[in-house]
Amino acid sequence: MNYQNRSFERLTDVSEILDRLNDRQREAVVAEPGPLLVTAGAGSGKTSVLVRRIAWLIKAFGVSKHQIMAVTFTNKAAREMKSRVEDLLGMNEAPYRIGTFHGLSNSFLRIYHEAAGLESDFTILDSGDQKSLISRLNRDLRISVGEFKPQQFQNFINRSKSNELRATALSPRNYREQIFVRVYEAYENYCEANSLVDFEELLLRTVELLKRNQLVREELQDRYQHVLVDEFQDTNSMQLEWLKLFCGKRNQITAVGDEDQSIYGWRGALAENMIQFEAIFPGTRIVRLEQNYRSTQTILNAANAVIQHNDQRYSKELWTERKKGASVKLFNAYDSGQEAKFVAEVILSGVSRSIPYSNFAVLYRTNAQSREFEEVFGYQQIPFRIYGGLRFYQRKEIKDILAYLRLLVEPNNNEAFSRVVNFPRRGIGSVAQERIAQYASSRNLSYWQASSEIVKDYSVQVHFRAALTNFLELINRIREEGEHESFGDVIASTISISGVKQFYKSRKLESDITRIENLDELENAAVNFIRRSNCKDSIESIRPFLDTVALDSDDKHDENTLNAVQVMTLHLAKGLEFPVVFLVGVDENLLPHVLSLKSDQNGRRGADKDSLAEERRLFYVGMTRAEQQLFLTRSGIRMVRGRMSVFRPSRFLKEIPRQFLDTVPFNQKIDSDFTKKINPDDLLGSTIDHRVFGRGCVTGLRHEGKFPVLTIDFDEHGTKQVLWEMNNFKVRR
DNA sequence: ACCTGAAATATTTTT
DNA sequence: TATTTCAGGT
Repeated sequence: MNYQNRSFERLTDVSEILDRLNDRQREAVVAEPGPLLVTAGAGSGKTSVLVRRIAWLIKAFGVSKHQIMAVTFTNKAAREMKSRVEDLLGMNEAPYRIGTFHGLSNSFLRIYHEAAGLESDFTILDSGDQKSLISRLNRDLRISVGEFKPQQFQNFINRSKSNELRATALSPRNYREQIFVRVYEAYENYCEANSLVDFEELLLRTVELLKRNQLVREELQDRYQHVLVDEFQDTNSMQLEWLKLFCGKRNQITAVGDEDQSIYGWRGALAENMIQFEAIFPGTRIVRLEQNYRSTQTILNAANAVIQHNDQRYSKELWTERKKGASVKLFNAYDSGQEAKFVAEVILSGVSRSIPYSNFAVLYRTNAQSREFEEVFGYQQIPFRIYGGLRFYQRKEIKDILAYLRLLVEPNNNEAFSRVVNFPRRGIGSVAQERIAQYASSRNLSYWQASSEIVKDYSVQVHFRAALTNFLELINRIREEGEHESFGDVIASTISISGVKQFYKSRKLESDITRIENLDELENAAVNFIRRSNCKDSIESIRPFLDTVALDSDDKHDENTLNAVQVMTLHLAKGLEFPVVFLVGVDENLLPHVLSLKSDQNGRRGADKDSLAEERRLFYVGMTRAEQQLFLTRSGIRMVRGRMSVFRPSRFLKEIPRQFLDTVPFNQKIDSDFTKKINPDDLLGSTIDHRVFGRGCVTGLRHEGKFPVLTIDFDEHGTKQVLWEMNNFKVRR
């Protein structure tokens, strides 16, 4: 147990882990194993700390990489953490168990499926699947859509599950609750019978497994002696339970989070978990990271002032060694069109000074606000990329192909069967499908098995039999051909043989062109999957592929290389940073949003004060995304649901002290510091950070035609000639 | 099976 | 205003 000595022995090897860390960060990285809470303000290098702590545990404390589990919320964060640990320690030295709550739960449930009461090949339902399943069950239960919407049931079920409540544990007190519990029960039974597991279920099953099965619990607690969590403020009660169960009595947990960036309270996240951490894990050491490496002091001052209006937080104040910077700018537009035009103008004026489009971000509260910006940017030919909206793997055409794939390996999967049996149309309509279902349930067969029998039954209509035979043969044919094909080709032939591609080609709609592109993209994704994973390049990889796809809806990866203005909601912006940020729609009733100002009708959460505080945090998150310049814009008039409405300035604006905020006069072109071009000629002799090669010193400069070329001595990559690409450089103090 | 028009609905969404 | 969903007619 004497870690100190071991660390001393190895210290020389490992000192680079602590390179370029400030005192607080270092304190967190080297803290003795035990409960550690790092309250990490925006831009304070929390990921660095987490990554280096993992490295430190391994190198200094001699912990095996197999004994470490690191948990994140997004696959993106998990991937980043993994690759950064690998950068630090070398390929294959990173812990294997770095993943999301859901991804890790899934892995454990596959391993311990029997103890968890699951089939080994259970299918993961995404939220879309879940919703359509509930709708279907409601139809069977004769629940009228007028009275209750599927969405309500979905919320109810997920909320119950995340409170660790099964349907049997609920006792309805009135008619309304009776209906809800009945649907929940039916849903659970159906999932159980068909080996379906939704997102919440992944976590709940894991929690139940660890609670009930001592053997498994001890085995896992023994294996993962060190647990690390990112974005701890976003954990809900079940996720906390999950963590506690893995930690066991050892309590060697490192949690990193920022209660000021808790913006998912409406989904059950409990920022209180941060506050209660000490009480839950006795002997907690708390380290506060307050030095910010992202924004100017002015932006931080403004943001600090705003967030100070919230209580229930560890008081912390971000500071930076960076320069003061330009004041925060406020633009009061007459209407939302003008608001968008202002943003476009500022961007264009920046671009004319060779600032790349990708340095700008437009952040808003609601997706509906994107429209104006799309229009103006389109008109002004400003390249932009909107994040959010329907995810790649949620699109109909993609889900259809995935269902075909599933049917290839699991013919008895009724979900997949129903989805594709009549798409594209093959004359097996609702009547025919009803008949299959009847036949199946009366004989306790799957739809596939039922169909195989119906086909041989000569008392059944010829048309029906022929259509069904065709379908069965189609699936068999894809499977047979797939036996000798590469995985990519399996996907390709599924797309073509199924007739899905032909279907979209035959129609001449605008949207069908994108659909076909998406299908092609799916082929690429399949090829990439084989390259990135260590799965076989054959039809056998369908299962792991479907699993990955269900849990990792990540869109195309290296979009950030694209030179376009980044447009997204405040929620999606968390964790990102941009040189110039436009936080738009800073109006009362929009930010804070109306619906957060009064308690909502479902009785979900009535605490106005809590939700107002969350809106404020949202505003704070937006502000702290900005590195150099922050613009706040608002508009007196905007269209809401087809009606013109008048808007007053957001109350949050008053919370920004005057000296940090300047109002941009109407119709006056802004001309501020941020648009100053970083001139390559001024860089000679200075230290820079390169996006790819890291730190280096500029030792030479020459011009090749239009392009400046810098000679740079990199710390880790030797001397290189590098083309001046503004995007790739940051100047160090 | 497919089309059509009325009706309902519109905050945020890591998995 | 824009989009989706559903009932009802053909």
